[in-house]
Amino acid sequence: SIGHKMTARQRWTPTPVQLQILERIFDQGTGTPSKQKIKEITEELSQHGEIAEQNVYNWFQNRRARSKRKQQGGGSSGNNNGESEVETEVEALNEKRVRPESLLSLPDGNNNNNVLGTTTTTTPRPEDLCFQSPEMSSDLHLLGVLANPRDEHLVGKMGLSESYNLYDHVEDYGM
Amino acid sequence: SIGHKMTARQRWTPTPVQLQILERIFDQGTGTPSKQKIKEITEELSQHGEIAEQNVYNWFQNRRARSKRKQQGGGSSGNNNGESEVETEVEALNEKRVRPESLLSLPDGNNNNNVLGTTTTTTPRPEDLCFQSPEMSSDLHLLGVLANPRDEHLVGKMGLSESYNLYDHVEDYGM
DNA sequence: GAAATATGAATGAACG
DNA sequence: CGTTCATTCATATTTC
Repeated sequence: SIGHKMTARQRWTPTPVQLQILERIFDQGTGTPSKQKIKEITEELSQHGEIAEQNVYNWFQNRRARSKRKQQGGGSSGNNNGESEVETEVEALNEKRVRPESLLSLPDGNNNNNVLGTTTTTTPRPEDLCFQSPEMSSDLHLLGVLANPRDEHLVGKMGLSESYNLYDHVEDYGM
Repeated sequence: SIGHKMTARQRWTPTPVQLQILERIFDQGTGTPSKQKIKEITEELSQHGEIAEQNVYNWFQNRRARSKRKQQGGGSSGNNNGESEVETEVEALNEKRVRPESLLSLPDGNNNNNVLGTTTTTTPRPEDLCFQSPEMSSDLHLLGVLANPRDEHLVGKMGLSESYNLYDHVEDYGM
């Protein structure tokens, strides 16, 4: 029986880089990585933040499970109609909580293509462990240099492309 | 003087009618309805306002989770009655880390990027340039500035010490 | 209007 | 694996 949690408080949160790598691997068609693969991935990701194989495994499981379908299509969570308020405004270009990775939009050349190739003397750096902020699906980028989601007051309303759907992240709600 | 955008609703808010129906169903049902049930409920609720299955699902999840969080230090034993009553509930003991504007306005930030340190002479990894936003309201860092009395749990997280196991039952997560 | 609170939503982890 | 739980984040709402 498992049923034992550690001090169970801290939930692993992927750093932007980790997420990026994970997404990439996921996209590469390599569905569920083998245990060996996981090990390697974990190793690589370790260089960008604290992580364990279990985290990687869970991530892939969740990703796959939740990447089923979007059965939505009808405005999902939007404005409540029925009462007052008829602001059919489509300007709600709130960026969710996008991680400013697009900043360093460098080619995949020396970026991090080989997930398991870098066997240098890289030490896990806690600096990579910055804030946490989940989400950011595969199809999300192209937002300028955004700071933190909460910084909206700060950045105000920069010229974001308002063409992206606010509710396109509505995948399967995991049931 | 920044930040003055009007709020555009982006999150679904149940209409009174919807809420009533939901509450009713919640009270009779055993908790989380199945996918099929959700569909039906959504269908029903759709007549009283814009809604999506995802919303219904979330609602039930939240409802359940929250009703299972009454008081934790009242001396009462497992008084786990979760019915219809979540009004004046003090959802949590965790503080709401408010974000003072002064914090947000940090232009350079004394706590800024010291991410450097190690100059990888061989493999420069731009991804490590994970700069941190002036805000970083997350659960890590910014111990001094944000120093809230409740930030006790903020400093620990998962960083350098591994006195704890991320998972204790993990040996073979089954592949 | 800012702070506090209520609550919808995202997601890592766990269970069967 | 599919589903459910728990935790946390973001935002709508209420209060002062």
